[in-house]
Amino acid sequence: MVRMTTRTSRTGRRADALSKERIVAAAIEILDADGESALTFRALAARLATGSGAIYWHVANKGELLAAACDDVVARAMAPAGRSTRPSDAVRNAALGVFDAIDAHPWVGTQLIAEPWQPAVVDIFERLGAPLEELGVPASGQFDAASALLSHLLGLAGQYAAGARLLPPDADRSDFLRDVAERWASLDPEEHPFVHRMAARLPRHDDRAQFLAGIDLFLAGVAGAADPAA
Amino acid sequence: MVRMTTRTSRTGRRADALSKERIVAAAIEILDADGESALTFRALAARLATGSGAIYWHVANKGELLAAACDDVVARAMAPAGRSTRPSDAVRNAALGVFDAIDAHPWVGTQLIAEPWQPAVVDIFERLGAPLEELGVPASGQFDAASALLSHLLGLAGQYAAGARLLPPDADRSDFLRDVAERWASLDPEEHPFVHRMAARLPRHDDRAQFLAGIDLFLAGVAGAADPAA
DNA sequence: ACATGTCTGGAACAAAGTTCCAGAATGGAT
DNA sequence: ATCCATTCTGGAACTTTGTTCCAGACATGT
Repeated sequence: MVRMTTRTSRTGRRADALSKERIVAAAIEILDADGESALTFRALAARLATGSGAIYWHVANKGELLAAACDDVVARAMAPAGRSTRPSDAVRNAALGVFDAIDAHPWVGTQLIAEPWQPAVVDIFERLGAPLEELGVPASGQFDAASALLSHLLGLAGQYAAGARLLPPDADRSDFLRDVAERWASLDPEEHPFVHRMAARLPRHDDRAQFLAGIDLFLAGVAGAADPAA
Repeated sequence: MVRMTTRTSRTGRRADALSKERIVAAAIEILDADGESALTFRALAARLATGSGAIYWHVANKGELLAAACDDVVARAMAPAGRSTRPSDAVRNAALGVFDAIDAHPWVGTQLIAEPWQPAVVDIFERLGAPLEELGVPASGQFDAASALLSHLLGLAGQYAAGARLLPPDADRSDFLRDVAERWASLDPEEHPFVHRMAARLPRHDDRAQFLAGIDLFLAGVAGAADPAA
């Protein structure tokens, strides 16, 4: 009787045996410590004290590895969400949960937008969309509203990841903001009046608060569409 | 007297001379015809009948090349926007202009989110934010509102680009949507009630209309914040 | 013991970005 | 007209990375 399954996690194997879980965990450590560009199969093999071929026995390719790492982080971020709150808070909590996860692991942002059909994104979509019913959004508008929320979230995720890619290790974020503000301020006020004006506000802005403000704008719009007479 | 500048575009040079413009134009052709993965310096050199070294004399690296190509497309997309319309229509027009550009050139989406500090994004930010003043959004909220609009746009851009990366050449988009709908429908209705419900709506949805609906949700929220008493 | 299927480690390959450099092309100075 | 410095070109070569291949170690059932 031949066991054809690949994933047999049999009982007695040496303790330091490779497994998809251990590989994903090591990948997350590398990504968090040294950024996206540091995750190579060679670095991973070195950290696991093995060869790249051994890794490929457990993981099909780099995309699958990244997706698994991303799922892992997102699943953890989604877990602690009480169902007891108001629906608008449910949306806020879900969004902030993902925001905080991306803040802690910027590479998740890259992965989320790189492959929007992966399970993690579907989960996020669910969490953002489910409360809309209770908010009184008509069925016909729920898809549009949830998609807009998701796009907002993914867009921010992408920008965050891009920022992390630019700033080598961690670096002082306020220095970076000051640089951008200077560049904005030096733009021609005739051609870019708005950006020129916003330059003054950039240095003391709070990413998280700004993100939440965006969510609230959405929710305000949704509420208006839900009961235009109220 | 030595001319130190690099960019002297002198008058008499042979007609088929390389230039950043010609290189960018060729890059756009390749990107549009065969997708992001087809743009390599070797392919570019082959199309321009030269070597990769010659290209590097005009362009610092691949990032700069992509940014230039992206700027080119975005600049064209922004051009035809009358200032005569209502401010809310100005926002819609700017957003739809970028949407249509991304629809025609999905690789622009990748580039926009990959480097959100590039000029093209600043331009978009300007066009999205400038009308907010006329909409009566208080100065303190304009930054938040414009950022939210930008994130929404970039998020959608990323998803569009991801879709184009997945579907090899052009392929029938409705086939793809049907596949995704099936996968959504096969999810556990207990765990993913919302996504499960949305599966039915997915096949006959319109990307552009959905994007515009998102913008309108935002504008509705912005209007509410602008004059909560009206 | 032996055979079979599972798993490992590292060599080897292919593709892509980038660097290097020898030399052609060009325009000004003598 | 000749020479020279500079600009520009073409392609070879280097480096890194994802991926494939494969020889063999390990464990298990007969």
